[in-house]
Amino acid sequence: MVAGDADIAPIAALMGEPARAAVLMALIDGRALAASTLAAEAGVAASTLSAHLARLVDGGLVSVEASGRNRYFRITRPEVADALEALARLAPCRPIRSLRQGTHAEAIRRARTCYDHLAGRLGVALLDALVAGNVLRVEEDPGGRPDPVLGAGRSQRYVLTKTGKARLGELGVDVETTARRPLTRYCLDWSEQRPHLAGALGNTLLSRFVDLGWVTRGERRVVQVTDAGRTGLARDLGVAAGDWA
Amino acid sequence: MVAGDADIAPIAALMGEPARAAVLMALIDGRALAASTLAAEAGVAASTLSAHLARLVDGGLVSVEASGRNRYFRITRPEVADALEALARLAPCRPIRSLRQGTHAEAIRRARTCYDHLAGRLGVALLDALVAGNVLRVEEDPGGRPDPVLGAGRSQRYVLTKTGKARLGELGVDVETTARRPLTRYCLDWSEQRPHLAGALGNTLLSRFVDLGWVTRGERRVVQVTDAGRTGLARDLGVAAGDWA
DNA sequence: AGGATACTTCGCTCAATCCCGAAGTGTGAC
DNA sequence: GTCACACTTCGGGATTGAGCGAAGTATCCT
Repeated sequence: MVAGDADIAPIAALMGEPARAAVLMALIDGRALAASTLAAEAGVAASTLSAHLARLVDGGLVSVEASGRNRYFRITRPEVADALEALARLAPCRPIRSLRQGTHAEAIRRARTCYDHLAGRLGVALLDALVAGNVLRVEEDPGGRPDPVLGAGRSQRYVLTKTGKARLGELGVDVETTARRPLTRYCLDWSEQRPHLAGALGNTLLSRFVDLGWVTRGERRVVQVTDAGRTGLARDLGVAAGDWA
Repeated sequence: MVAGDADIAPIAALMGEPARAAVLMALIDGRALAASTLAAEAGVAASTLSAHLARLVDGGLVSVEASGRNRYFRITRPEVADALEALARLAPCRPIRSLRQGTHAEAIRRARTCYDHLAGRLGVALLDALVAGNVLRVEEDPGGRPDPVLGAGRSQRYVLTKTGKARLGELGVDVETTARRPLTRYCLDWSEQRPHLAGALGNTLLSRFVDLGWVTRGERRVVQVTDAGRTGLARDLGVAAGDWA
């Protein structure tokens, strides 16, 4: 390899180990997670993961923040998430080894949670419906630099419209509650390769849907849409019929 | 890790071995290179590289084309180059071990090819000049989802203007020739961290510059700007003076 | 045909590192 | 103070795979 060329091997090697890859993918949405959570996610012993995390930190991909007896790890900068996304776009989805995994793989593509909001075909259809129904307006962000936290708020912005605020109010969604997080943000859906709604509003909507009994959260991030949800989503939010329920 | 998540580990592992990374970086400009060339590039025995290449092909990152007793390898699709660039943006540049490497490192930052178009300070200056000279117009792309091809065509678009078409025509660049690829596309420059022009137009311009004797392609992706190129680029395209020649 | 070249396959060695459990360190809870 | 908990460090076992050269196959040249 040519000197002066960027040396991608060490970085790629960090991402190329299953446990570390699992950690990074778990952190890709910008959350800070504790070591023990990550160990469970990666399916390895705490001691093993500790070594992996040390290497990720050493490699500059992940940073630590100590809080009491916990240590919270997060991805250091958006370029890391970019690279992970670029790899994910390249990666085949993991092979299906059992019928159960097969139905799970299908289910998770249909509707799942991503961090604290909806994703999969349902998540994408929801965002489409909110835009089509003038609840959200798409704006280009002239500042255009990749945004640090929460996945992929790139140079596009979704803004809640006045009518949108009213419509959501009718649905019992109080838009004012949240202050610290950006209200709207999008997140590139790995299975659909299209954006879905993230941010505080994505979170609030998911909670509200659960409260309304429109969706129920299953195992491993899978989400089921109920009959009430099917009709409610179509009637109140105009979510187009599709293979998301 | 949850089944159904994209499994980036195997792909990243393919890129995470120094010899394979060297091969991929050598192929990142889209050329097809023979196995022996790549072995020299990577600095390993032919037999070793053969195994590496087999794995890259098996992993879908690289494709082979047999031609006589040679086998030519190339990167299968632009998404692979995308991922490599995303990793390169993350990677520290490798330490410089010799004067020769030092000058090369400088040269490659100054002007190089990336895939099939110009990059480095020259590539960035060129795109700036095309925009400043109203050859290309920047548009925000409302369709806004990240675009698969050639680097990072995010939600920004470069559109060829009418005057630009005329200007390029005077330069002997036939803009109509290309149909299958998007005409303009940008690619984030890993050394400059700013976009340079990719896409069919980027390719056509590079070819034309070579035909005009404005630039010559050196070894290892380095590009030299000739005296004619210096004056021509400034006069005909308004490329601002800078440390790119 | 005979030899050179390009590449792959095979057999082997050796180093890296992945993994775990046990023990150690520091913090929070009672 | 004492226990529980979160995490790291250490020691040792097992696996992986990167490396080379030699031999094998296919192609090109003369």
